[in-house]
Amino acid sequence: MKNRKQHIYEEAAILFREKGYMATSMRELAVRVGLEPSSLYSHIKSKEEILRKICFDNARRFIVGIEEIDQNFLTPTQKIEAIINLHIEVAIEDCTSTTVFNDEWRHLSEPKLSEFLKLRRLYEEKFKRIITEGIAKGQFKNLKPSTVMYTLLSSVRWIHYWHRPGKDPRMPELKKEITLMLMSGLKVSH
Amino acid sequence: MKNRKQHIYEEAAILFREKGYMATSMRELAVRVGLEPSSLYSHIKSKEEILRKICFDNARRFIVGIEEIDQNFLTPTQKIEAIINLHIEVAIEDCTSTTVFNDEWRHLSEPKLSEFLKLRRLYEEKFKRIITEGIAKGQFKNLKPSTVMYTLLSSVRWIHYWHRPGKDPRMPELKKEITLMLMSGLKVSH
DNA sequence: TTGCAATACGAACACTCGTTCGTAAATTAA
DNA sequence: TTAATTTACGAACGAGTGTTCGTATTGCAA
Repeated sequence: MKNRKQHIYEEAAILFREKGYMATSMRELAVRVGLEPSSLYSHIKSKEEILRKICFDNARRFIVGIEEIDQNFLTPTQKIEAIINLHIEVAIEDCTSTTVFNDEWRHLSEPKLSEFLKLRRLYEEKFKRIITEGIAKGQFKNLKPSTVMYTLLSSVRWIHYWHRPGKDPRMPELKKEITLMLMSGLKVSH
Repeated sequence: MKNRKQHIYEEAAILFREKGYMATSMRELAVRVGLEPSSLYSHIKSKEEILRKICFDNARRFIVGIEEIDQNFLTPTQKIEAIINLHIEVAIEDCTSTTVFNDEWRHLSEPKLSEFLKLRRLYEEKFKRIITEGIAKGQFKNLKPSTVMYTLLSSVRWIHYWHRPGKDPRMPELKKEITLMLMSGLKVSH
C-alpha cells in the first residue's frame, strides 16, 4: 500500500465522477481505499480538500497548456487547433478528474470558489484573445468571440463523460474527426 | 398564491440549477415557496418526484420535437439545423429545467433512471439516423455519426448554463451564429 | 533494542437530511 | 349555516453526514 494519499485522491475522483461530490460519502470513500472512515483523516484534512486539489490541479494544467501554446509562433488557426487537442487529450487521459473539474467545482466554498473562478476567467480571456486575433486576420468567421469560445469549449465536454478509463486505439481518429469538424466550423469558407 | 404545486416545481428547478439536486434541501425549498417544510408534502409526494417531473417533461419535449422535425419533408441538412435550433430555443426559454434535465437526471433512482436512459437512447438513435442519412446523401462530412451527434449535442450545452432567465434581444443573433458555425462544421466543404 | 513519528481504529459528537403524523386552520361544497 | 376536503403547521423520527478524539498499532531511525 504505497502512497495512500494519492490512492485516496484517485478513488475520490472516481467516486465524484460516478455519483457527484455531494452524493459521495467519506464512509464510501473509506471502503474503496480499504480504510475506516476516521483513518482517512490521517492523510487528508477534509473532504473539500480533495475537491480543491482536483479542481486546482486541472485549472493549472489548462492554464499552463494555453500559455505554452500561446507563446509559440503559431497562427491563430494553429493555436485554436492546439487548444482543442489539449482539451481532448486531457479528457481522455484523465477523464475522472476532468469530470470533477468540469462539474463539481461549484461545491467549493469561499474563498476558494472565487479563486477558482478567477483562474477560469483568466483562461477564457486568453482563449478569447486568440479568437479575436483570428477574426481580425480574416482566418475565422466574424462571430462573437465569446459565442465561439463557449461553443468550442462545450463541444468537447462529452468526451470525458463517455470515455472509459484505459487505452482506446480509436483515440487519434476521434481527435482528428472532432478537430476537423470544429475547425471547419470556425474558419472562413472559401 | 394560486397553483402552489407549480410554484414548488418552479422554485425547485431554480434551486436544483443553482446548487444541484443533492445540495438542495427541502427546508431551503420551503423557504423559497413560503411554506414550512412539512407543508410541501401536502402538494408533492417526495423530493425525487420533483426531479422526475422535470426530467421526463423535458425528455418528452425533445422526443416530440425531433419526431415532428423528422416526419416533415426536409433534407438531412434542414433537419439537423432544426434540431440544433430546438435545443437552443429550449435552453433559452426554459434554462432552469434544461440544466436539471442535463445534469441532475443521474440522481433518479431505479427504475425511473433506466426509463429515462431508454428515452434518451431513443432520441439519440433518431438523431444518429438523420446524420447517417446526411452522410449517405453526400451532404455531411464522412465522420462517425455518434461523434458528430455528441459534439453537436454538447456544443449547445453552455447556453442554458450561461443564459439568465428573461428576454434577451440578442437571442436571434446568437441562434444564427451558433447554427452557422455548427452546420458549416458538419456540411461537406465545396 | 528502544524511542518516536506516522498511521489506523472505534466510538461518538453535533448536525442535517427527507419524511411522517396528529392536529389545526382554511377553503370549498352542500 | 353545516359538512367535507384540502392545505398548513410543529414536533419529532430514524438515518446518514463530515469530522474529532483518545488510544492503540505500525514502521522506521537511533
